[in-house]
Amino acid sequence: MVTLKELAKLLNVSVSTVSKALSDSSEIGENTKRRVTELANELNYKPNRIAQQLKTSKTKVVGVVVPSLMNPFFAEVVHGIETTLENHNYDMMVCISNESLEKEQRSFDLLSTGSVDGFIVAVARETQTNHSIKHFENVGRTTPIVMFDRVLNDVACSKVVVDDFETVYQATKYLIEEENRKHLLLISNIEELSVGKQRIKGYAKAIEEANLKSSVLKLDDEINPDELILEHLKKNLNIDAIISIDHITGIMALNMVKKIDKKVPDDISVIGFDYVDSKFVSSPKISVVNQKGFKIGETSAKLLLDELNSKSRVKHKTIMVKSLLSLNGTTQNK
Amino acid sequence: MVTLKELAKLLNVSVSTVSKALSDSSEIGENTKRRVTELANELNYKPNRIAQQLKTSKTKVVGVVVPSLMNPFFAEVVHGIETTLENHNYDMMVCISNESLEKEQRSFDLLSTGSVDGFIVAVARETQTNHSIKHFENVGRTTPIVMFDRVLNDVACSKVVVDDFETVYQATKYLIEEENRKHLLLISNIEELSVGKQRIKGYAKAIEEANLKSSVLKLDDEINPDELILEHLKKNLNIDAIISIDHITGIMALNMVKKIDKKVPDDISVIGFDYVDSKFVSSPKISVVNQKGFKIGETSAKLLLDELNSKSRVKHKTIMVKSLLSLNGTTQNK
DNA sequence: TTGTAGGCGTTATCAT
DNA sequence: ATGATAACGCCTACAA
Repeated sequence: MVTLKELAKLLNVSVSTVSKALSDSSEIGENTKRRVTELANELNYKPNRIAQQLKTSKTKVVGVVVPSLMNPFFAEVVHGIETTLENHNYDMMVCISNESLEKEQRSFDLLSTGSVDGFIVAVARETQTNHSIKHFENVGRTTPIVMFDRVLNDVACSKVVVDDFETVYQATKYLIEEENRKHLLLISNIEELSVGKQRIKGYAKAIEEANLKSSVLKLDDEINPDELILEHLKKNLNIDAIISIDHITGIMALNMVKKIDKKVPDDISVIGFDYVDSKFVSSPKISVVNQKGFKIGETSAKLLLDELNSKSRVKHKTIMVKSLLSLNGTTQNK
Repeated sequence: MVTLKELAKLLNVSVSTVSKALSDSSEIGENTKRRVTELANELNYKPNRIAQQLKTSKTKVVGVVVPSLMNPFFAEVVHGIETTLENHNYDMMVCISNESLEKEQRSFDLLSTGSVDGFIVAVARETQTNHSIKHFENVGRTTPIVMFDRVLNDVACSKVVVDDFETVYQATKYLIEEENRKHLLLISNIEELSVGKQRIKGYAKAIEEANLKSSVLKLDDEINPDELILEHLKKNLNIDAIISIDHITGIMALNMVKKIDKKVPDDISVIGFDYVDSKFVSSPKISVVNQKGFKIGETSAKLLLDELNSKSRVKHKTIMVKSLLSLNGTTQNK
């Protein structure tokens, strides 16, 4: 590994001269600067980040902890984060909590020990159901944290959330008013998550306003969610609309609707949440609520960078990213 | 940040005593050890990884560089890597090359400077078409690299590949022999990648053996691949099978087949590559070739860990992971 | 059994 | 304009 010391020896100058020359300090003569930079390039010198970090106690790395990368929403958010950090010369370390509290804690332990300057996190399912917030509080004392999507209200930190309530409220209202649906079923496998609760509330409000009957099918932790959906559909043949509030059950519903010989969207409307690029979803086109993962990642990263780069303690912000409602092909930005 | 120094001061012993006590050195008396560990726990002392790294020049971090996380195959591989590293107490830093040579180089630059002990990489598209390998060679001199899926033959390092040739050969043969297909179209948007070439060869061999006519539709860099597919289908109405060798065009083909009023799989068989969990793909069920991303990630990580933990220079290995062929619902492990 | 000293590569301060 | 020195936090001979 080429070090400042080596360069110094080869050039017969001191280490500090080399260091200053490379950082283009005004104290160093043009001549020396040229000699130094030339040799540095030639030998392909790269400053040792670890030593730099030790010295400055800044790592220029952001820790990202997400429940899973197999969920396309999170993959998209991470992509948004990455792009933003890249533009500001930061790196990221991604850790996967796998929805487990313990792995989330370990990730924070690991990363918080000098490895990263700040965190961006979507809270694991288990963490959210257990209300375990100690690891966030400990770390948060010294290191900025930004939470997105899966958010813990009791933790004092910046947050980026989706307007879950409003989005599902609007979508439900649309089905009722524009498509004249009367028997709307909501299905979900994220009932116990903060986002899930908000979304269900949005549904409930629209239903109530229209004086209809609420009907919610919760599929958390079920082994065979599709079976349950099918059963439910068979028992309730009057259902004319299905609203899925996660990224999976909507697709399942689509398949099950076909099994009972009904047509989408003629007999039953189906709305799903954020399943990959709708271009790649097989027809019949499911209506999709796009959570704009990229935007959320971007926003989270910017928020964190702000906190990192302002010396004065910034006040924590909560930013709401508006969802993009895409119903029946028409994309309407609210 | 709690440091050894602080602990030492509070306990009125020297820094080295504390250090040794915490690493359970035999040189330190039981009494002192207890006092030290108790205080350390109380103050929640965590060794500063950065300082450790500076000293040992080991980071216990693996750099993972992938073209994208929005491709579910890569997401799955990363998941496999993560799980394996986790079990061996390693961390990972994921960087996204975005299929760009320049970003890939930058990622390697960044990470290779003291941040990681080794690399796992799937080569960016641009890198593979340009045959740019200098950044791999430079890094490879001092740091082990494992390539997976997208592989560069000219780079001397360990590799994990899929049996692309064999898989597509078998799939094509299946369509010909079991489903009596005569006009098999292969579509691809990864024609210029190593994996794409292998897959096309597998197709070609099966076609040749059956004395059929080869028909390949290349969609690299096309703006409207689905349009092209549709056009091609309209012009060649005798096509009775479509083999997509990437994770996107298969779905597109499905949609386009419907537009020309044919039925899958009655009129036309469709086989795609590795599109997420097939459970979640809308019917009609597309036959899917599962690349077993998790296994590939696992294998890559193990290979790298082997190299990292053996002092003697290990010889580079190339491991082939067999694909799982899943045709018409029946999953057949070859 | 414990402590001292030196060094990993860098940067910042102070002296020349 | 350049150089010497100390310090970041940790580890480890070696000395006491």
